[in-house]
Amino acid sequence: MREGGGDQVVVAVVVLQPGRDVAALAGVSSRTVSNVVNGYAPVSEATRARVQQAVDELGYRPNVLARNLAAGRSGQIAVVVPYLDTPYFAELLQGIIRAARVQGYNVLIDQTDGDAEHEKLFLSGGSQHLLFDGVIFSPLGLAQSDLSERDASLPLVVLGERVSNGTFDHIGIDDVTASREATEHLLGLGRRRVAAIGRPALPHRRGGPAAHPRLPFGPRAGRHTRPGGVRHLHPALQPLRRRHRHGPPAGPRRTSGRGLFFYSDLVALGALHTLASHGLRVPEDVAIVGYDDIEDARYSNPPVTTVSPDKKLIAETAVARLLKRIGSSTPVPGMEIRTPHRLIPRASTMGRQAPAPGTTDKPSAPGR
Amino acid sequence: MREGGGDQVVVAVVVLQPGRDVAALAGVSSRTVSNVVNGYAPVSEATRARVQQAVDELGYRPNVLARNLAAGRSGQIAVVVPYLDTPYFAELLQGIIRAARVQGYNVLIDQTDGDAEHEKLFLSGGSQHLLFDGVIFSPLGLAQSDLSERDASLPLVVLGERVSNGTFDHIGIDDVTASREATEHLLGLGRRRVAAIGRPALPHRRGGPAAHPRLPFGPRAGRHTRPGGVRHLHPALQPLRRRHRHGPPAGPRRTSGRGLFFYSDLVALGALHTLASHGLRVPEDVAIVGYDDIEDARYSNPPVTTVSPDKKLIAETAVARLLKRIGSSTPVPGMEIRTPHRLIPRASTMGRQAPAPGTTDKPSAPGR
DNA sequence: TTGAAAGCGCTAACAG
DNA sequence: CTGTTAGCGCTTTCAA
Repeated sequence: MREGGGDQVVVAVVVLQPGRDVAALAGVSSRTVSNVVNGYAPVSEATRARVQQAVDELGYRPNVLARNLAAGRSGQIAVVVPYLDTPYFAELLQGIIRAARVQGYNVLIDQTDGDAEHEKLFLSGGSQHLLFDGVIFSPLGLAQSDLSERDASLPLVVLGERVSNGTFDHIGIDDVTASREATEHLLGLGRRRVAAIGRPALPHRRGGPAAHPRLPFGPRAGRHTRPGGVRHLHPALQPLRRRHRHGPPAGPRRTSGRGLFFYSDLVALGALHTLASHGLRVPEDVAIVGYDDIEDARYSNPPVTTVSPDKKLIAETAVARLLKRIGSSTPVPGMEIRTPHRLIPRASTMGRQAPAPGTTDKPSAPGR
Repeated sequence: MREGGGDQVVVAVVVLQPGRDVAALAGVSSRTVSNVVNGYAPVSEATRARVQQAVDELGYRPNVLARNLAAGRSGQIAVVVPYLDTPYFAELLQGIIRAARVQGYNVLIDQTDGDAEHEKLFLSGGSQHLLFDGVIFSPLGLAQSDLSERDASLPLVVLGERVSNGTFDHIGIDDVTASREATEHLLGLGRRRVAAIGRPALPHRRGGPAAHPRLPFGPRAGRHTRPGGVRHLHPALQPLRRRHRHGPPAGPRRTSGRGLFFYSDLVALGALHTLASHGLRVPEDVAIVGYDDIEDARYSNPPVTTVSPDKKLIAETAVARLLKRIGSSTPVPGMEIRTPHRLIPRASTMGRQAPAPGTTDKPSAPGR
């Protein structure tokens, strides 16, 4: 096949500058390649096809790092939560990641353990300057005042119990109303002595006890955990036992008419466990209401009546608002956004008459 | 103070090229600034101090995007799991993020929903070429064969049930042994009829039934969820009821001597819920063993005996191995890594004699 | 030990 | 509609 012993030309395609190679192969400039790859408008169908073919042929994939530098944006958002292994945050995160991906954004996760210093880092964009274009932030240790001293140029959406100062959006359910509904549910079922455990400050100040003079608020539970529910149930058990302190010292106690509202399903589940080990029946002896509507509380024994926020909506709203901020060249005024919630009655307050999960109880997030 | 009405020099520090400004202020080149900021060796103590002062003065923070492009690495790793709201993955993720942060790496999260196509994307580095330096991957939908056809240049660590093909590391517990221990635990407690539910293939083939001829493997549970436990318990309930099918049709049934091993705590918890709603007692009527040692299973009613992998160790090992791969210029041979596990007996098999969590039961991850 | 300068690969003015 | 070109801000080779 070879003619003579002559020259043999070996064509080695060395990909040094991928973008340029594609441009060369397609016979266009790198500018046009960029336009095609990014789907920008002004490219004729003919050139687009030619460039696309060159892209496929060379297996060209644009270098995201270079793109980020040139564009001055990272295409990433950070989500900062206190604890990842808390079901509420895990479920929220799932929604955020889905929503962000749809918009072409990647999600960086960080976990602060509720440490105020760690949380503060993010208000200034962290040491990772420009690594993310915005932050969805669920503070725990941080004071409200810290939120005011932040670098306002970093797009921010705050989740949870804080309040916007006008430089960021805040999204959450109306927890005062929710707390009241929870205690009213208990009172409405005829429970005469009702305690709220986990976050006394808020309902205490804003319309809790006024409406329910019999509501002795329990200790703040700190981080909301199952072990926390075990630990913090003891103070709550005191009033439950008061009427019986002269009764028989051993054996299961009858303490009907009591109700406990926990500001977290997780704490409620810990409490459930403790109550069971003390031989107290739920709801016969003590009725229980939780908060968050995590899946665990749907399948516990008994299932726990709970305040259910629309987590999917919170996640989607948070992403939408953050991207709006990121995309806007002028400062977007901070909004206070209230998302809906509802009280889901289950066996922990209703007894057997409550529908069992897996039969008629619809999950609040249909996709799961 | 001013002499005459003469010139007044207004010095406006316009930060156009941050790095250069620092260099100018410190009277050095940008090269030296880079060395100081990155802690590279050859800088005299005097210049280092001078540069550092300039950095502080100007509030200089290097642009991560530019650094990434120049350095050709992103300083990020991706963690790809099927579901974020599954407690096992949430707990694992927490460990991975902590370990990665210590090494200066950020963590990108993605969730595949177990979709094989979505999972495959990551084996080729995804559309996000160069956005992450390596991947920790927990496949679900993907076949073992797909793992062999991947782009071997992307550093990869696989978690779970797959096997390494030599181009990546695989980390997991010895699930054959663990499954055997779980069923032996049940048999050792005198349970005569034992069923395993959730992942029949593996123990079936490799030493399961051979050792325990009475072990009828149940259906594969698909995604491991609590609702799954509810759904898939029905087939398992058939043999449980067989002996009683001529008995009284209503009321709680006595079915002592039965044991169920679930290849996931989550499924076990769903099953627990169903058993309770059927009036079956655990462990008196049915003993339950789960898998994963998620926190829920420590606080359920009753707490669930489970196979406990060392999740913290898995997370740390995964990060360590991945960074080793990322840092190595030559290909690192793929390793099969077995991490330890242990069976934790709880009330779901032991009854009241088992220690209750929150009293003597130590959490397997002390930091939580 | 430090300076000068050449990229990293892409984006986006600014022409044409 | 498309080509030319100047950066994005840092790292790093090569000299000094």
